[in-house]
Amino acid sequence: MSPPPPLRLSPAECTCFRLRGAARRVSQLFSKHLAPTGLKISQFSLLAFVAAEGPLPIGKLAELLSTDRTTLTRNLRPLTMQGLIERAASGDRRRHELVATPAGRALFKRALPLWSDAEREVRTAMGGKLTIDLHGALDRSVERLATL
Amino acid sequence: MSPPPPLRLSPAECTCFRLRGAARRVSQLFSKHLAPTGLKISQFSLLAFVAAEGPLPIGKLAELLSTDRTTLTRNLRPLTMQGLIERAASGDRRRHELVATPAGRALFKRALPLWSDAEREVRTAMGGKLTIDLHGALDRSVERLATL
DNA sequence: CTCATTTACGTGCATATACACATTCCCGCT
DNA sequence: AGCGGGAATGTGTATATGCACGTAAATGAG
Repeated sequence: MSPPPPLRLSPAECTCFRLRGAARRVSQLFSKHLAPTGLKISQFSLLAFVAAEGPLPIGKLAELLSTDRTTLTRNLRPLTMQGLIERAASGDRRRHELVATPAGRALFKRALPLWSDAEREVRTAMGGKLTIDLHGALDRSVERLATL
Repeated sequence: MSPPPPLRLSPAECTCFRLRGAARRVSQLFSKHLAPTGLKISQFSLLAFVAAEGPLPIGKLAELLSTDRTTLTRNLRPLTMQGLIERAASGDRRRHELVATPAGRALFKRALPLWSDAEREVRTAMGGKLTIDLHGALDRSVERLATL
């Protein structure tokens, strides 16, 4: 293991900068596809997890999404306001189980093909190899950085 | 070129979801390192570009950062408020050239080693190969998606 | 049972992000 | 000169993000 090489101190070389830029661009693409449903990509992710993973408390959802718990509290607001997600009581009176309402599940079903279109468009533009490479690199990176 | 394979319709497979998650996590890491300067990573990027690329109008900066122009308008506010960046007049009265103030350049110099620490920590955790892979995949992806 | 601790949350504050729309100004044409 | 289109930017509105701090409820030690 050689010592870390001296960094070329150009902010354009910043890992964080690249990640953020890519995330912004791709987020816009997905949100554009989802526009007919009124959902942004972040809201779609949320709805998808709640609809798929059944009733689950905010804390668990935050882990699944690797989002700050308090961020989630607010991101849920537009969805609960629209009656797509509800908060049910649980045995523990501190917890609120999140569940998708029928309207929420219906909207999710309507949004799914649009998400699929977006994902397909992105993958087609990138090509199979790059898609695999990108996903692999992202997954491994997140794994390696988990302990920091 | 085979036709796009049927997507496994799990939102966890979403390219956008992965990118956003990774970007969030890495952003937090960098911002933590930069905390002693009071800068977040986004502000550091901004300051770095303005300090390095000399006086430049908002529109150009938006291109460099692949950020929405109007986002930049507001992101600049905390920095101008702190006297780190100034808006100078230009020949064209519509444009405002952004320049780093002496205080801005000084703070940037102070922040640079902290950014370097963060970048080194991330690269060390990921290892050389993964770092190269991730950067390569991100760069190529952004390039391929540029036309969409 | 009582109380300190831990757990699961929400809130205040500040920033980041982008779309639709409005504004101001330059430039070329008549 | 005047005007009309395009260029550079700001604003209104809405959402996304996370830290510091506060609250209420479960839990375990005594």
